[in-house]
Amino acid sequence: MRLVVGRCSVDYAGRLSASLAEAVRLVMVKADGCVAVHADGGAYKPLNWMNAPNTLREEEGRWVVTNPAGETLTITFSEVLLDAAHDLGEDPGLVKDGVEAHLQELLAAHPETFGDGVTLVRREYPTGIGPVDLLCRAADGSTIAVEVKRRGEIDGVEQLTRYLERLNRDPLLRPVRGVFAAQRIKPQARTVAEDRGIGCVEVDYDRLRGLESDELRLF
Amino acid sequence: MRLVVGRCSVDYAGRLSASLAEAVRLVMVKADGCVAVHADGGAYKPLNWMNAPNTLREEEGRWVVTNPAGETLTITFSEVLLDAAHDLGEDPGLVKDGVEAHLQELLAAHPETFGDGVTLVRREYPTGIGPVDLLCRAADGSTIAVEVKRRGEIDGVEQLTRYLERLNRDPLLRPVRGVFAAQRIKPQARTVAEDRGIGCVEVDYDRLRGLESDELRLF
DNA sequence: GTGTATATCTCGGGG
DNA sequence: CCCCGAGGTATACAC
Repeated sequence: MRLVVGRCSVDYAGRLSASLAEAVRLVMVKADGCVAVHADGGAYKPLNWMNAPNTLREEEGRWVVTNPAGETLTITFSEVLLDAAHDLGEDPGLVKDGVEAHLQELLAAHPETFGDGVTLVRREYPTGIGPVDLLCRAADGSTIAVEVKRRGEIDGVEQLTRYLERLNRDPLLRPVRGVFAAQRIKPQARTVAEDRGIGCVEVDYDRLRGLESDELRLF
Repeated sequence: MRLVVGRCSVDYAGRLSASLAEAVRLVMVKADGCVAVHADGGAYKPLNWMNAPNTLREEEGRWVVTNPAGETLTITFSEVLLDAAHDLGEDPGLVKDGVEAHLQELLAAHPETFGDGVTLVRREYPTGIGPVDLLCRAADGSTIAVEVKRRGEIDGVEQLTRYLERLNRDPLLRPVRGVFAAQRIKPQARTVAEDRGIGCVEVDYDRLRGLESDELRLF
């Protein structure tokens, strides 16, 4: 990784045009060739950037970065305050816990969350326009389609609505009810869901995970 | 801006849990207090980060970053290879051209894109659940609601569908047809749109901009 | 503050 | 390779 701090102006021409007037900024060049221009604020997002793969041509006080799509980033330096290079090596990578996939996994293991006698048919059940997260069977033989989200917003309800419309065309599944499951469901999403007869379930992630580890302890 | 390159392990606890095993990384601390941990690859997104506002407590070989929501980022250093601070000052900021707002502007100036005799009623026409990008009048007196996107995906069709449902309740506007306009429309979005009787128009941004400058040249 | 829409979104998975 | 969906999305803007 190469770090350059300097006074520069920047121009990007590609999916859009964007330009930066002269100021002092950090230019970061990573080992994979990607380039990012950072100001001293504005969260982690750079002002301007070019993703790998691309080629960096370094002229006198001027860098021209080009990628295979023909986009270009031009950085013109009038002053360089720091120019340091370090070999960081491979990164072992991030380990995450608590994302939607894990929530789906826990709910698949505990379909009774959606009602007494509810059993799992399968996860990622294909509908023709994308897979529905969980397909379950209710005690009365009817089908339940579950959309799982970490945060329940209106998009998730729309997604489930599209799946339900498709699934209800299948005589072997019909009637299919919808359940929208999330750690937290926004009021607007709940209103739209209930308007459409879709059930809403707020899931306690930590409690579910607790159940899981309790069960593991039995073995 | 402070730049630290060093061997470190990192833990984040907040909306999820995420951890990084020990490796050499760049830690960037911006003037606004935000912290980002970068590996030597992977575009501009850091492996781990904390957005401003937050407080950084620096102990012996260990940084603890806390934000008002109670999330914490802990960085434990075993070795420091670089520790440099620079005052970058205020940034004049990015000037952009070619985003959705410009596309909307150009289409507002050229409603004939949507059919002969089509005229603009107004931009950002309020519907009660958000503004529709363009409201137009067709030659036959019927109304056209246009949703403009740079990239036409399914979310945009859903958005337009919600607007159309609202607009068609208004007897002064009814009947309202929908048109989905984008530089490029994804197949799935097109399928859903056409299912619902919504027209799809792919817009050539450069050609429209050309028309615009031709007209300016007449004056 | 919540809600809504945008983004050169980034990133990862599946066909 | 493109398409699609998720994200600790972040960010701006309206109500």
